[in-house]
Amino acid sequence: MPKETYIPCLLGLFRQYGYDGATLSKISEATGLGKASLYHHFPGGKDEMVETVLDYLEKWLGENILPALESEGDVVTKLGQMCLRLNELYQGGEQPCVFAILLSGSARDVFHAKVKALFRGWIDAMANVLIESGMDAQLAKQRGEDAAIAIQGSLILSQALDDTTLFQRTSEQLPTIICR
Amino acid sequence: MPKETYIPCLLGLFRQYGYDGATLSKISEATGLGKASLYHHFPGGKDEMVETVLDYLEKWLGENILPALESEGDVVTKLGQMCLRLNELYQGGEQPCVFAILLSGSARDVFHAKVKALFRGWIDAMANVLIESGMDAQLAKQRGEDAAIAIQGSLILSQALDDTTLFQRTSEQLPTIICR
DNA sequence: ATGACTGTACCGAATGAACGGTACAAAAAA
DNA sequence: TTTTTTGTACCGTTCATTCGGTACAGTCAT
Repeated sequence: MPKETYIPCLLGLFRQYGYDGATLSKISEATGLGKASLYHHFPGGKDEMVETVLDYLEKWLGENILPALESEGDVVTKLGQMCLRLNELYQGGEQPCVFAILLSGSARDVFHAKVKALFRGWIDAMANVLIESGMDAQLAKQRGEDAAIAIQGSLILSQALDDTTLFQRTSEQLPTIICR
Repeated sequence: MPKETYIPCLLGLFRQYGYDGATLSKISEATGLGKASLYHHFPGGKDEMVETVLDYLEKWLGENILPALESEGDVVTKLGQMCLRLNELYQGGEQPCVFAILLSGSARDVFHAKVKALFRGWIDAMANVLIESGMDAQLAKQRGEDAAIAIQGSLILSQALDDTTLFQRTSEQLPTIICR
């Protein structure tokens, strides 16, 4: 089996336990692979596993989020398409954001640059939609940031309060937040 | 020295490294106390340290955030007072929220209930301000949640993008978000 | 006032378990 | 046969935790 097979499993583990909490024992158990097999597929160890997951997500964002924002239609339609994809990514708000998770613990120093770039890419894409619709560039950038803030915040609170409707509602209100 | 002395230090460590990343070696080094001494003050180990920090923060919220929301003045003034306090708590957006940090890793199962209660208390307090100003109760609850979402999200993105102005700006826009 | 006792604060060294990671040979697939 | 994959047994390190014990300030009874 190619190592790509295990990406969803790894993603789930890093989301649930974080970098420090996702031990090789847990990874071995969850993937069904022995340690030797894990190191065969990922010679770089845990870091390479995270790297692989991040690369996969970068690709996924490029194939799902960005096209949604470039689809035909008005701003509200585009944002709606994006939220449909985000809803898959975060499983309706049940799963936390692995990028946010990787911002703390031993992972921070290693992956911060990549996480930062991914966030910037997403925000810029949202800002571009607003600019194309005639919004001032500086304001569009802020509104893109506000959208990301709303999504990330709603994920935190969905986790904290065990209530995915917070993520759902924020998704629906995103046009209101952005175009106010 | 009483164990309360070490709370700020412990808070800093758990914020920076998370529960799993904040090892006893790090805690020992940061507090200047030997591991054995740590167990003298906190017989329950790391869990008791986190518990102590959470208890301290619960008290701090009760003495700072809630009074700010009950101060005299209109809604905007009250929210402004609260944001002043939050600015201290999060050091202008430089520090992440320890409650959010504790939502992942091995800590989750142990502290989730307490974190949930703390978030609910904060949100309810904000909602009450809105209700007193005449807002419909159900809408007020949602707007309280939206405020918490905005604060938490802005902290995440301040961390991710190395830009505390996101937290600052969100703080200033909080009345706009809540009373829109 | 003095010596015996007590409680609090602290620490160095050690514990077993678990950590991330490796060596190597058997086995399975090509 | 050759290459890829895997299980087993291990490595040194670090983990949370505990043990045995010191230092010292207070509190006694004498």
